[in-house]
Parts: sequence; structure tokens; C-alpha cells
Amino acid sequence: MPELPEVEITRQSFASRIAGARVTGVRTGKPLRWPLGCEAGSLLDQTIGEVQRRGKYLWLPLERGGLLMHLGMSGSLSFDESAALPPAAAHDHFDLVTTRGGLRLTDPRRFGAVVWSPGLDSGAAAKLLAGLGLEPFDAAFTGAYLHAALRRRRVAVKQALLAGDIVVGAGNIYACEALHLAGIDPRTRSDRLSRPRSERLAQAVRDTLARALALGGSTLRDFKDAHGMAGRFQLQAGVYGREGEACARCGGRIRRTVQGQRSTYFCAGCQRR
DNA sequence: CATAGCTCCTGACCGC
DNA sequence: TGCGGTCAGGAGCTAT
Repeated sequence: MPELPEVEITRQSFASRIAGARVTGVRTGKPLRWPLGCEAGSLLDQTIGEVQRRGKYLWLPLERGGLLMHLGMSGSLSFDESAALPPAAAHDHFDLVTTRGGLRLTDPRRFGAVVWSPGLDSGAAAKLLAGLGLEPFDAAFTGAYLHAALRRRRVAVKQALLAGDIVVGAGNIYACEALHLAGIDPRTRSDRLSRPRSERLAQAVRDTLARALALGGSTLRDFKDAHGMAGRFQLQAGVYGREGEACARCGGRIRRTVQGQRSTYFCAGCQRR
């Protein structure tokens, strides 16, 4: 599932290659989560700027506005520098053909999106990005900040991480992994987390995401970057997908529970309330 | 306001 | 081999 590391790796894999290219063609497939929000033809002849990331969104600037893209749960972007993209397959739902190659969104489950917006800070993009929490690598994302934010809620700490309005980027896999790294039971009420444990959690979120980035992300079913490379993080996951196994750190039993209709994996031995 | 639940979609997997 | 049921989950939306 594309979380921050996968989205960032995707960005890095094509941003510099597409920058400066001019749009020469657009093809849309089946509907994605939201309509494109403009006539596809209006994108033609515009030059692409530097692709940016905010949370799990990518922003592809054009001369007039830009495209806000999200990979949903099963989406991936590929960038093909050859003259033409291969024929679109069943799950290829958006192509941007440019003078430097073709960018293609493939998304079997179609929870992803490509939305035109007049700017990153206006229109559709502003609306979608409003309420996003801090970037995990922002200097402002400190233990003190996290502690203060968690104190305002009573949900389980894992739910608070997943909500994305305190800190962005950690989805189900990395939220589980960060809590394991920090030694915190995911069911702990967020307003009961002490300041020192909040410090540890903030650090664990950063470390987990940084490590995943270094390992090329996680490839559970089908994530690949725009070069078609698979990630390796999942091979080193401490708890995710390891129900019944022994914890590599303490030897305790890894358990699975459900929070907010999602699987939570945690070690019953070294993750404390 | 905070929180819980619903919803979109389809491939993978499981038991029979 | 086929088939129905279940699960996976990002995150906006709605209801409470």
C-alpha cells in the first residue's frame, strides 16, 4: 500500500525526468475516485514543473494550475521514456504523454485520483490538503508537538497516527511498525501517552519512514516505483503481517487485533500501554 | 468539536 | 476447476 515512503520513492523516480517536459497527450480510462476537474485537452502544451509531495499526495505543477495525484491503496505510477506508452491495459486509468516520456497511473482498485487544481494552495488541492498534519521530517514535528496533539484526543494512539491530521505519511504498515519500534501498545489511549513516550514515538515514526525510504518502500502485493522496482522493507518488518511469530526483539508473541476495521499487529511482550 | 462507521473497488486467498 | 465469502486498506464523507 502506498504510504509516504512509497509515494516519495515514486516521486523521486520520475520527478527530474519529467521536469521541463511539455504535455502532448492525455488519456483517461475508467473513473478514479474523483473527476479530473478539467477538460483533458486543456492540459495540452503546458510545461511540467518540479513534482512535489505533500503527505501521500503528489503535485505535478503545470503552467496553469497542476495535477494533484493520489495512489489510493493499489495505485502506482510508471514513467516510460520511450517514444510511446504501451497500449493501455485494463487498470491503466490515466496517461500523461509528454515530450520526455509517458506518465501512467495504474490502479486496479481505483481509490486513487488525478485532480486538476488551479494551484496547490487554492481550489481542489487546497481543499484536499487542508487539515493534513505535519510532515514527519519537518523540524516542527517534535515530541512536544506530538504529545500536545495526542493529549487532545481519546482515541487509541494508532488511530491518532493513522488519522493523518497530526502527522502525515504513516499508513497501516508504518503506524504498526513505529509503535513497535517505540515499544508502545497501539491500543493505548492517545491522551495517556507520557511526554517521554511521545518523544520516543515521534522519533520512531521518523526512523521507520526513513528506513522504509532507504529500503525502497514495502512491496506487499504489487507496489513498484516508476522504474518498476520492488521495495524490501516488508522483509524486515518487525510486526506487520507476522501474527503468531516471535518478536525478534523480545521473543514475545506477535498478535493481531482490529482497530477501526483495520488490522493492527503488535508484540504482546514489548509494547506496553 | 471529536469520534465511529460507511464507502468506493477488485485481486488474492480460502474452504468446499 | 469453479464459486461464494472474506479480507486488504486511504481517506473523505456522513451521522452521532
